[in-house]
Amino acid sequence: MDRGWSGLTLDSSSLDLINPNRFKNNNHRRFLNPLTMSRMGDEDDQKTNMSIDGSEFRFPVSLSGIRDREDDDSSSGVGRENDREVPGEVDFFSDKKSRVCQDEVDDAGLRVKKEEQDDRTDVNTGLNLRTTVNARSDQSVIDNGESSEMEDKRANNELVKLQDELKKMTMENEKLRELLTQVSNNYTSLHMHLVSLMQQQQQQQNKALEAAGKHEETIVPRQFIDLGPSRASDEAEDLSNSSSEDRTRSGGCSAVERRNNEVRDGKRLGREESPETESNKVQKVNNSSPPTFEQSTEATMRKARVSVRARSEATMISDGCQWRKYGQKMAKGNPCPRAYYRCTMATGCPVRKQVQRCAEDRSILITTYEGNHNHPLPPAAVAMASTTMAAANMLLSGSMSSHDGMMNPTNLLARAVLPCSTSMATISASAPFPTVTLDLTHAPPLPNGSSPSTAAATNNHNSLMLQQQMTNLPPNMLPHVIGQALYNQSKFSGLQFSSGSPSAAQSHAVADTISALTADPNFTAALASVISSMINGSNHHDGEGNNKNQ
DNA sequence: CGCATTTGACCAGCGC
DNA sequence: GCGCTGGTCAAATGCG
Repeated sequence: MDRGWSGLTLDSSSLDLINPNRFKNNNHRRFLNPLTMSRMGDEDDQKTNMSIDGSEFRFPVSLSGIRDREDDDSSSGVGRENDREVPGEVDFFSDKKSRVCQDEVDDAGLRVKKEEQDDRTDVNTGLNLRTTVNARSDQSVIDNGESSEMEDKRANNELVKLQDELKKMTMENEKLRELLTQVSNNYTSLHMHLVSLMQQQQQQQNKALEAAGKHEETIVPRQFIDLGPSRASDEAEDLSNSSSEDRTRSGGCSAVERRNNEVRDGKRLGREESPETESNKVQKVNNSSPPTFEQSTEATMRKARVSVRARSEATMISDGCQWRKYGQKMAKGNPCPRAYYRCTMATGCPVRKQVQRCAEDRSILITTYEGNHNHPLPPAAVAMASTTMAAANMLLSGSMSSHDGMMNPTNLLARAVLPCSTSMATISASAPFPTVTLDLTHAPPLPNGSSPSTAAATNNHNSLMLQQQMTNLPPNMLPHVIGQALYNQSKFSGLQFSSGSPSAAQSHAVADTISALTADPNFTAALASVISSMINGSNHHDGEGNNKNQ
C-alpha cells in the first residue's frame, strides 16, 4: 500500500483557510477512521462550506490513496486504474468549473461502480450502495452530479481536519515532552536535597552513637565543632544576614559611630559573620555546651568549600549565578590578587566565592565556592548549589570518621571514591576549611603502579571513560551530575565512617561500596559531566587551551 | 542617576 | 602584645 496516509500531501494554504470546527460534521464512508467515525454529516453545512472555501480549494491530496486503503482487501482490479487517475489536482472553481465538474461526475460514477463491485456482487449503478449506507446523503448525490464534487470536498476537508488534528497532537506531544523534561530536572534537584537531608539524619544518629561511646577522646576537626552556644545569635544573624548590609546602610548613625559602637560591644553588627570568626568564637565556648547536630551541620555547610580549577582567560567561570565583587586582596604566595564575590541573586544569599589565578600557571583559574543558596536557582545554577551542598555533606561525613581517614587524599578509600585519583578531585583537611578541589585542568594520570588495588584500576578505567564521554554530554546536564558526583563521594565518606568500627560486615560494606561506586556508570557520567561543564564554562570565554592536556 | 567595581581601611584570628 | 594574613566594609570611582 504505497499510497496510504504517508503519501498524502496537503496544501498549507488550504489548511489556514479551513476552520476545523466547520468539518466537525463531515461524514464520508471512505474516510471512516477512529477519529471521525461517529460524526454524521449535514448536507447543508457541507454545501455552505464548499461555497466559502471552494475558491481557494485545490486538492493536492490523492484521494485514491485513501481509496486504496479500503480497496486493499479487494482482489478486484476493475476500475483501479481509473481510481488512481481520478482525483489529481482539481480546481473546482476555476473558469472551467462546469467541465471539470462533469468529469468529476463521471469519476464519481466510476468510483461508485467500483465500490459496488467491491462491496457487493451485483452490478448496478452503484448509487444504491449509498442508499444502504446513508439514504439522505445518497439522495443528494443522485439528484445532482455536484454531489460527488462535494464528497471529494468533504473527503478533503476531512483529510485536512485529520492533518490538523495530527498537527495539534504533535504539538501537544512536544509540550508534554518539555514538561517531562522540566519535571525530571525538578526531580533531580529535589532528590539531591532529599539525599542530603537523609544523610544528615543518618549522620546525626551516627554521631549520637559515637558520642555515647567515646565522648571525651573524640578528635574532631576544628570546623565541625564550632557553633554551639552562640548558635542563637548566629541564627539571628542568619535571619538578618540578608539585611545586614541594608542595616548598615540604612542605619541612623554614621558608619564611624556604628563601628565605634561595635568595637565597644566587641562585635560588629553590620558585618556578616565570617566563617572562621564564627567558628573560632564558638570554639572558645564550645566546651561548656556541645553543639547540636543541626548546628554543626549548618555551620559546616557554610564552611565547606568546593574549589574548582579550570583553564580560563576570563575573570570568572560562568556558573549560572549572579555575583557581585565586594573585595580584592593580595594573597600571600600568589602575585595574582584574589577577588571576593557574593551571590546577588537574592538579598542575603550567604554564598560567596573567591576567584584567583594559579600562581604557577596563570591560565588556571581557581574558583572556590562557599555556602548554600537560600533562594530558587536557575537550572544552570542548581548545579553548583547541589555541589556545595553535597560537598558540605561529604566533608561532614568525613569529619565523623577519624580525622585521618577521608580527609587524606592518598587514602585508598578516598582514591576509590575519586575515580580520577588525586589529580582531579581532592579533599583537603589542611586548608583552613574543608575543601573539595576539582582539578579540571588536565587529564587524570595514567596508572603508575603505585596503587595496585582493583579500585584504582577501575578508577583509571573510568577516567578514560570520562574523557570519552566528555564531548557527548549536554551542557545542561552538568549541574545535577556535579551534585550527584559529590553526593556519591559523600555517600561513600559516610560509609567510611562506619568502617571506623571494627566490624567485618561494615568492612565488607565498604568494599562493596567501592566496587559499586567505581563500577557505577552514573558516577562516571557525573564526573564526566563535571568536566564537561567546566570545559563549557571556560570555552565560553576563551575557547582554547582546555583540550591541550586532555 | 543608579549600579557595579575598585581600593584603602578595618577587624579578627593566629603564631611568635 | 605585636605583626601577619584572610576576609569584609564602604567611600570613591567608573560606566552605561
